[in-house]
Amino acid sequence: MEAAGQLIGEVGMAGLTHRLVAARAGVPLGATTYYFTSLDDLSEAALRHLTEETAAELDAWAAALDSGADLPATLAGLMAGYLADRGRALPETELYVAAGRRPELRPLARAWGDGLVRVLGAHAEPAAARAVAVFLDGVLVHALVRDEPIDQPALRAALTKLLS
Amino acid sequence: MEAAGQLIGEVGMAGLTHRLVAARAGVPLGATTYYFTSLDDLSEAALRHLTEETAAELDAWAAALDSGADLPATLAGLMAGYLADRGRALPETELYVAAGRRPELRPLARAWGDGLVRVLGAHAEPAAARAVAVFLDGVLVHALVRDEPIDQPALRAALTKLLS
DNA sequence: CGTGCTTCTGTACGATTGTACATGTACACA
DNA sequence: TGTGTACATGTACAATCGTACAGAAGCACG
Repeated sequence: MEAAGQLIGEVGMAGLTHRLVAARAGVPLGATTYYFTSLDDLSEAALRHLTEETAAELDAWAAALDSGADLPATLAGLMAGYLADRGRALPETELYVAAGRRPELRPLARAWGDGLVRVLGAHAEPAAARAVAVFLDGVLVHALVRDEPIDQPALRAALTKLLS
Repeated sequence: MEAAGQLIGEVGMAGLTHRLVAARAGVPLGATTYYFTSLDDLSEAALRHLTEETAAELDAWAAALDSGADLPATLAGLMAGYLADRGRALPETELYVAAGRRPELRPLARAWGDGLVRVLGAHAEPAAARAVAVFLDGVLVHALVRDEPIDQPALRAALTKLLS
């Protein structure tokens, strides 16, 4: 699962093969087909693994946001930190398109946004929290396509408006 | 190009093959390899074709927005109309992830957002226009993963804040 | 009516894929 | 120690892929 998760980031969901995963994990080819019925099973498990990692990160976000500091600024900083590593945005977006075509993946794809809305629930109206989550998804795909993500002041300004 | 564009929406960039495109277009297999050096060439041409279609739609948006009616409401209505057809969001997002991995596709992926910022330039500050474009990208991927897109009033409310 | 040339198409090939499965191995229990 | 059961692996196979390419077909021009 870990190997598959790494590889989804590197070669994408499309490039994921049993052999590639087996080689990365250092196990024989038979192992990947023994533990996972099909390649879809394998990719789903890998995506679930990635989702659990981001869920753990969400706890860190919650802690930072609950610290009481300026909400938009904190959020902008957290998001900038998240995007600092280009490799993060790619698998997340890959999950979105995969979920668009495979309904069984949708709960996974919703996890991040729903989790963020829950965390923000303590500090903002539900509608505003949802708008922020949606906006940050936009920031994610925006960063995918540009050399530089949105600058932090602009991020903070937009978040301030959405949370007002 | 048209056939390939359709197929990207149906089977995704990953499922695109020479044979599939040829069958859909009603041409022999050799034709796709004759006119396009490689499969990457073919997919790029198809994505460029799709981008040109959305560029044409952007003109309609510009007309609606220039009509002087309530900006956030008009924008929310246009976006809701765009998302009414589920098949539209998928290829667009597929382009985003493809561009994330293939830099030569990035100009294509930026076209929609940049175009929207240009159109909004007449009615809003540049920073606000950019924030709106980013937010609407978020709305796009959000719709990909839910059965129902964001409801129009919420959309209008968020856009109002971003444009204030 | 040739004839040279561009346009087009059917077929073939090597490579890679997902998956099945027979075989081997470890290990718990009697 | 013997043995059965669950675990693990190497190999094989059919299918599908991108691409190359020989040759057919159309066509302008002398």
